Amino acid sequence: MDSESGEAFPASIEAAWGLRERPHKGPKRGLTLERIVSAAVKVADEDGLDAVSMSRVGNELGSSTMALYRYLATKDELLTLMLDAAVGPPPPLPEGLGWRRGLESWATSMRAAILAHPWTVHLLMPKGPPATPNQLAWLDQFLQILQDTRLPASAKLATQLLISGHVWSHVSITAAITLDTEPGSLRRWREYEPFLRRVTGGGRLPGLRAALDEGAFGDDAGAPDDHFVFGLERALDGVEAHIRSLG
Amino acid sequence: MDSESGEAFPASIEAAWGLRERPHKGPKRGLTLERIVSAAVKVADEDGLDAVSMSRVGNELGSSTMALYRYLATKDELLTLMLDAAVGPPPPLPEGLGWRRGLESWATSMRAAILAHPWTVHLLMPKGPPATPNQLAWLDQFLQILQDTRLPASAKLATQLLISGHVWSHVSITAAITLDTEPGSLRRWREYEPFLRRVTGGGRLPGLRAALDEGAFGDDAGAPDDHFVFGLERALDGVEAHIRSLG
DNA sequence: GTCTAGCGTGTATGGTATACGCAGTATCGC
DNA sequence: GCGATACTGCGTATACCATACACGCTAGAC
Repeated sequence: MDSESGEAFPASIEAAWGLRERPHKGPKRGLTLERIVSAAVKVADEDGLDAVSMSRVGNELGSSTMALYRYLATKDELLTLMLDAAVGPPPPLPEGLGWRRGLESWATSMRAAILAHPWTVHLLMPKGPPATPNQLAWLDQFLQILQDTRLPASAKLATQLLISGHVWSHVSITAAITLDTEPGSLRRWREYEPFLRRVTGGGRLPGLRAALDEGAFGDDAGAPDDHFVFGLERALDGVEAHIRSLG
Repeated sequence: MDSESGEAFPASIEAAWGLRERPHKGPKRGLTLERIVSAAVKVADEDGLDAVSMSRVGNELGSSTMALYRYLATKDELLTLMLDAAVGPPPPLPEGLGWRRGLESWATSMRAAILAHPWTVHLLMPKGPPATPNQLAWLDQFLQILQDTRLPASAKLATQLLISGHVWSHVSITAAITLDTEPGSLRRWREYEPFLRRVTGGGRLPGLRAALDEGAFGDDAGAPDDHFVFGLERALDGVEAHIRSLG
């Protein structure tokens, strides 16, 4: 009665919320969504995201490939739930931090949660509205942190967009540098600076060349974490000024 | 002599810079990297990124699948060059804008360039350091815009991280809403608000619930562009305050 | 004129997601 | 108790995919 024809959100996501009533007939189910997802996470942790195939996950569970499709409609659903499980819920916030330190903590925790399973970086591109329990829990915590400010809700969401975008930027680059286990990837970063010198020769790309000459790409350039903190603080400065302007 | 054993960067990228000396022997080449890439872009524009297969691109050019491998070592290289070609170079900046309006313009142009080919969103995850001509041209323009400020080069780079992360956030969500042509995706957004009401029932996720009750997810919520502008302005406010503090 | 590097192509390999049908099982309505 | 039935896990089959490799040919180098 409630929904017209089909479900708007996949059954596997409803199941992740525990909203699915038990089916009553037929044989007992031999697997659990949770077991499937954590097996897939284990595979990704051990052998990378590319190693996660339906048959590999099935084997890992002592089941067949096709058994998984009794729990998931597509592989995409599995990936969505893997991201949700790997990132996990946000750690509880210390009390009385104030919104600014709260958001700092939120962003730092999110960065850490993602980098704890570097393959999650490749799943951050949203395929639809955020709908899984942990993803929404992170969003919820962000909004709670801003609750006592005078920011309207849409500004809170826009702020979340800004901060999470920055986190994404940072983890993407970090993952590209450190996660990449392909041969030659380290060499690529080592030879990056000379490469840039080459392509900025003859007056091309003067802005980039100036940064190079200032040593911004050298070995003694700041750690990527410094870039993360810098951007985060500037963003929060801007938000703070705006909040103040609201009285 | 210059490089020890192999090239750190793929030959196709060197070719994109026009740095490749012509090979002299053998039959004339029937194709061009440029022709291959633009054929692939055409396929992606018409039928989506999933339709871009080596055989499809080969067919599109009247060639065989394997001919492409004389120009590209892997499909990944093709995707990298597709992104570079689709985004294109940054539009020339109006003179005398000042850094703040310059960065606003930069971010807005970048957003527009990405959304002009929505499939590029799925290629924004960096696979290594940015090395293609147009990507570096965007970075260069960003750095040029900040050239007259007292910001040290590493802060300029960190600022670029912040702004481009925000652009990514925004285009990702925009693409997830509008680009998604799968059946049921529109319904999914339509039913998103009721879905959130359901999972925030019983006191769960109170921050999110409050935002819901404030109408932040309703049909009359601000356009996503408003969120983009809000975040961008806050970020620039923070950068501006920091620049001022440098004297 | 011969040599050979580089070209385009056809075929083969090992992988992928997933549609479909089958045989068995456990609960429901009676 | 006893079908009927809905659901289970699984084996097979399909249609892709990227790409390794070997072949015959072409055209510049010597």
